[in-house]
Amino acid sequence: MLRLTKRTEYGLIALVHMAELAAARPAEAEAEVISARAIGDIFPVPKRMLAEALKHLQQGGILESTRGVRGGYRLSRSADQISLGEIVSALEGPPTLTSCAGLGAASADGGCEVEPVCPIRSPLARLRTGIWTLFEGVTLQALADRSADPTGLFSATG
Amino acid sequence: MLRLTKRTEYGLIALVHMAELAAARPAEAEAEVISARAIGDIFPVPKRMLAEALKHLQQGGILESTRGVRGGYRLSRSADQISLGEIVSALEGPPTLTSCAGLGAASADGGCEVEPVCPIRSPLARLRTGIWTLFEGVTLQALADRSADPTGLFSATG
DNA sequence: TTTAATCGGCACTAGTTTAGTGCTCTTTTC
DNA sequence: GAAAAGAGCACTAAACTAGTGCCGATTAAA
Ligand code: SF4
Ligand code: SF4
Repeated sequence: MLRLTKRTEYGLIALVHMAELAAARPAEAEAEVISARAIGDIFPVPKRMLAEALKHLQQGGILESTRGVRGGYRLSRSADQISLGEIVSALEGPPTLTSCAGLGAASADGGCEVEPVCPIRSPLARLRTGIWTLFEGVTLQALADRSADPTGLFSATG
Repeated sequence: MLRLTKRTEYGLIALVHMAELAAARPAEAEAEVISARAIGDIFPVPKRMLAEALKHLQQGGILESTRGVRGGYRLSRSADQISLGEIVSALEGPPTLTSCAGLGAASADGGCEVEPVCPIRSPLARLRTGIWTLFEGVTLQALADRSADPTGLFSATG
């Protein structure tokens, strides 16, 4: 029912934390890496799940990883260059809203029977685009700035 | 992953169909009832699931039901007075986005451990409001009018 | 060179949710 | 009274989610 997974929440928590760390540092300084363990020590989340989320974020190109001792993760870009859409997409795939989101493959893998006569497919696809636009418009920077309105819907700053 | 349930889709299909029926009728005429069976004969959806969806819509005050032979359902209001938010809310509950949506009860039933230090709760709550606003702004009328943009985001008609 | 920290990948279990069905009861028209 | 229709309850199977285990690869440090 329109809910993010826990993995996504954990990933977001880590990202916001990293964004806050970056904000407390001079802009010129290269961001230092922080290990999954370190993040897990700060927030009471299952460390292993957190690591899973971070891995996905690395695969999605949002985090860069360094292995070995003293290794860890860091943001691949500045926080205002990372959209929530990217993050969610990396962690749990793009939002589908309907079952027939991957429209091309839907008919191939015996998708929805209703599709040929479905009266809601097209409108919902547009609505999905609207939601997606909302997600794309929210930056990690905005999420980390707790006092701000991340959606830009209720303030004039959008 | 941000997907509507099948029950919701079936309910929406039925509602859009009813809205289209209503649109093809003079505004003064009282809407006639249509049975779950009749709708199920038109769209290739599991009839039983469809009935389940219609039941929920009746309980949510979106549909009025008439029992007995010649019975069925009809919209309780005109299609432009019914928002997608209401519909989704009736069919699968309000969107939560995070696990700590029912914030009051969350701490009581041993909710999320992260809550006291969660850096994403408040921003995501606002984002949820944004999504909800989007859903509230889409009327059944707009959904049924297939050529229109239901979100009002991409046209000047919003 | 050994050790330990760290990321990376695969697989697995248990719980929850979703999709769908079955059956019975009540209401209402014919 | 028979048949059509909604209302309620309960149930099963499949899918997804949350969380864990294990081990290999990489790298800085001792
Ligand atoms: S075709 Fe219609 S019913 Fe089928 S998955 Fe798409 S939106 Fe849902
Ligand atoms: S408190 Fe934070 S981590 Fe916990 S459910 Fe809410 S948003 Fe998710």
